[in-house]
Amino acid sequence: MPPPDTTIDALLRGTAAVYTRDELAARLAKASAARRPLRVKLGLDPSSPDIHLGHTVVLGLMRRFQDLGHVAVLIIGDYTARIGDPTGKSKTRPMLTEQEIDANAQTYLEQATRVLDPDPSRLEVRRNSEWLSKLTFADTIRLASHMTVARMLERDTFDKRYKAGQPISVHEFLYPLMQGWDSVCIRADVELGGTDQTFNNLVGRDFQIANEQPPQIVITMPILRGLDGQEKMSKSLGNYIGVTESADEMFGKTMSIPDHLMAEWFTLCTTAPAGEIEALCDAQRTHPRQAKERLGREIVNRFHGPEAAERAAQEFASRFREGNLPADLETHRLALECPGVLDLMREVGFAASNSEARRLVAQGGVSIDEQKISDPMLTVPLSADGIILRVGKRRICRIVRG
RNA sequence: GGGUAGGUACCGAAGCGGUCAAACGGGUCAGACUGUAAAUCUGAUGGCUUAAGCCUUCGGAGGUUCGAAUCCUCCCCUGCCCA
Repeated sequence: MPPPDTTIDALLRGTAAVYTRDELAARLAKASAARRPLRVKLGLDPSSPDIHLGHTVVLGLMRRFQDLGHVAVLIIGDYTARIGDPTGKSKTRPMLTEQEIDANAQTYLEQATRVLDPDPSRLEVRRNSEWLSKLTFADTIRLASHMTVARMLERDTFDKRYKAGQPISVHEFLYPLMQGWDSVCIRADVELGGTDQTFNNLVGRDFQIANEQPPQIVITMPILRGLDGQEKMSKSLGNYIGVTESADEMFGKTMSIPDHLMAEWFTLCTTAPAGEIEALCDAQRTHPRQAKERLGREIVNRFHGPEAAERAAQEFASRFREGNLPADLETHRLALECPGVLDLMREVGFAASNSEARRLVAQGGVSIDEQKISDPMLTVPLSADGIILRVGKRRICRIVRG
């Protein structure tokens, strides 16, 4: 019995491209007939230890495969991380040491299972050093012979860098080869990735064919744009929401995205049906603030549960709409009697230097006990009750003598 | 190996002997407004003291000069062209 189309549609929700859908349908049908789960590959580059919402887009698709009974094969690219994936980079990435990679891989796994089903029968975790470290130089040359320079340069990230006159090191060309070899070694049926991985993933197909394996089906997901609404979400750009962040942070950051980004986030980060998303993102039918609030709740709910989502939404409204103090006000103890405002700001980390602190005061961004201050030389008597120091909208804390 | 163009603050990019802490854009931060940490507008954006002042920055190391990001020498890194 081939799986009905509706199953495949649900599975492919939000995907950017499938190479090819017919092959996928056939492979799914064959798997179910043979009662053999598909091996679904996803490679992760542990060059940065934290998983953010952008990663969860593809992880979510992987989870849907798991839920249908297939096996997620997560490849920690510990070996490839020594090279650095050139994808989307204007510069060659730095290589990592083994210790860094190990630590990152560990964290990665912990965080990935916040989306993936950790059941060992549904999740297989491998490191590609397992097979890549055994390749001889001769093997490597043989692999390289399957690829041509022209195809390599077609790849848009190389193409752009090349045309822009930016450096490309030869070792970066090896990255797609290694990744393709991964697919052969784990006998992948399907490989998932962001659209920026299309080239790498398709190399896997070629290598598998060359090694007399059925070629993997490649499914790509759109790249999630980050908080700025322009660039792809990434740690290095700082426009991300990490899966381990607090409920309040997740909610607040979501509220800060530009309105035009909502539809994309609803589609890629929540399970809301398409019709509903359309209604939510139509300003005529739904107030944008309400839509965004809903988005924030959905996201927090996914990682912290419904109670936390509710709390975060309320806390946000209380703090930023009504201007109240945060529920859990951070308290700093200082062993000073009568410090100046500037010192206070530096002590609690609200300003990096005296000049910066002075600037903030001059700009009217600083208040003590909700009283805006204008004199940078002001001294503040500290008592046991302490004072409330506020800088801008978001930085606020209590300071007591102690 | 030869030729040639470059390396400037968080990023991009001007400046090419003093008026340069260094234009401009982005980012970030603050303020106003608001629908929110949206959008828009305004301002700030090396450090120390704030009045004037002082100190550290323009790939690295030396040098010329009263004075250099700007000139010279050597070195390191990168693009392009030729071989």
